[in-house]
Amino acid sequence: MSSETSGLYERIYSIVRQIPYGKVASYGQIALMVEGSAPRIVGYAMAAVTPESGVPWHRVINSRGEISKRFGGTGDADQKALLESEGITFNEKNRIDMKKYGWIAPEFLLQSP
DNA sequence: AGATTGACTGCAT
DNA sequence: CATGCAGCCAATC
Repeated sequence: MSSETSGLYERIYSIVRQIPYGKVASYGQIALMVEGSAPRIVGYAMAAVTPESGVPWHRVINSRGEISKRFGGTGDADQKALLESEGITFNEKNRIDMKKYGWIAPEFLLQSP
């Protein structure tokens, strides 16, 4: 990673940090809040995130309300455990009820270029 | 500089 | 509701 980012990652992390406890947001939702980004970029930013950044990446899931599986990783299991520890429940299909836990971002959080 | 990939999404089948 | 295809943009090879 370059010595200095274009700020895109920081913006994404900033949004993810706004997700309150017990709520979840989708990659596309975040991508819509960050101008100049795309669902792929959000996913890439989450892959590059580190525990030290203090970003609750486990609260970021795909539009289906399910945890995305990554390359040969077992992180998906940890993510599920973290979400359950926050009071979020999964249904039989291992999916989250977005109607109940879906995070609605306030307007003032939206970026206006 | 061009091609490939990736923790995705939405619509069509 | 599951599967397939196209669109999306940055990072990596």
